[in-house]
Amino acid sequence: MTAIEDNTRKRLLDQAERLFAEKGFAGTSVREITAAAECNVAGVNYHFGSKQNLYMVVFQERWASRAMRLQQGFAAALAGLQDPGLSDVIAAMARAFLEGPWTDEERRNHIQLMQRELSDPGQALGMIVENVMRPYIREVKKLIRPCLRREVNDEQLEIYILSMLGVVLYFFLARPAVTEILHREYDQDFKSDLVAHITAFCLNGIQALNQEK
Amino acid sequence: MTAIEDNTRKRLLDQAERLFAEKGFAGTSVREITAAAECNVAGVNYHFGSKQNLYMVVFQERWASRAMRLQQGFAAALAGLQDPGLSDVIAAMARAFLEGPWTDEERRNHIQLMQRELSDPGQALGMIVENVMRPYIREVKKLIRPCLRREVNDEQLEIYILSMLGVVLYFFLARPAVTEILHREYDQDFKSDLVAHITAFCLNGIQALNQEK
DNA sequence: ATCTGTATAAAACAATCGTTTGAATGTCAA
DNA sequence: TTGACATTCAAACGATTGTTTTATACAGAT
Repeated sequence: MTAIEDNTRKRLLDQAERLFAEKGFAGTSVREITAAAECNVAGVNYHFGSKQNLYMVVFQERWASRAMRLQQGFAAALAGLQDPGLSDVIAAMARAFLEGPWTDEERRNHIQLMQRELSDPGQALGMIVENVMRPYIREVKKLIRPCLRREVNDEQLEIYILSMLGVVLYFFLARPAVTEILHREYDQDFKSDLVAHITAFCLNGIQALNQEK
Repeated sequence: MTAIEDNTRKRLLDQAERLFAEKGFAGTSVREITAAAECNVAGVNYHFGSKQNLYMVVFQERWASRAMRLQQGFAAALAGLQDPGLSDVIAAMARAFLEGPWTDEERRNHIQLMQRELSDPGQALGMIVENVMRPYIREVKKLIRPCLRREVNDEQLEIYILSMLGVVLYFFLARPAVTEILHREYDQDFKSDLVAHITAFCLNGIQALNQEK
């Protein structure tokens, strides 16, 4: 296979990513993927060895690189400011997830893939935690540490960062339910409302760290 | 079948609930359920008609009643106070989920079942939203409305309640990842830390509603 | 033109899926 | 004891699962 012309492999990755995100690993059949990619059933095993390995390649070649882009977007949003405050960091967090330069589908796929692996740990969880989440948390920690009392310890801070992440991810995860409860689609309007809400909620939330307990 | 003696049906429900929660609908096979319940494969179809229907019965007979108990626990915690403040309501919310009179496994099953239905809508989502989430949100709304500025509209308030729910549920959903990141098991110690954290975080978070935008 | 290696396709593989069948149970009433 | 009913069982159903095999098509090099 040369880089450009082998588009069967690419189509398989495209459709596998979409279907794994939408329906999970167990909920997606190889024939469903190959039908969507318009190629033969054997394609999966020829190009990826097995369904399980295709799943891993989706994370390695697609998910990981997007996670890196996301983190870069987050860092870039803060690069201009020489002394970013809490609200800057949190707004950048929310925007990186909700307003990055991606299509809506790309965003959903990304978060749902992560989501599924977080709750049903498979082979990819280790990579997600060690290569993406931990470095990300470390960076956020470094950024907001100067805004907090010195008494705040690392674990407290980490739990708060996980909570903020939780709020963001949850509005993706529970999207069908949220839509039905609020009677609002996830259009541009609602998403900017969400960014504003999440920023306000988390910004106030994390201030709890600056109050004595 | 009479109420008491028919324990094949009960065992099937027990194991189905556990396995559906742990591995999802697609990830669980009928033979896995019947093996765990120590009965014949035909038991599922005899007692419940189909695998799909067994899934629904799990929600109707198990999940729904537990959701009701959870809501009662929440209401009971506030019944004593004649004028509950924001912190009372939020603490009661967190405790109802994290410290109810359930086993740890029961709690996990409950939240994971809900979780899966929220992100992969099946036939049970409608019931969850209409019979449980919407009434619950309505009640919380009524409770904390007196603590807020009059300008706050219903939708704003609903989004905030969803966010608080999100934080609570997320610490269950991402439990494997949280454990690995923080190096802490979900023991009694950690759970009371979590209740304290969630209460503080959400309490401060919702105060954003009382600030002018 | 022939050889070589890669990529796709059709067909079949054994295994497992959810479900159904029909016989073997046990129970209680007549 | 007989008959009726509910429950459980072993066995098999056809369909679908992930994977493998075999054959075909096509590229570039010799």
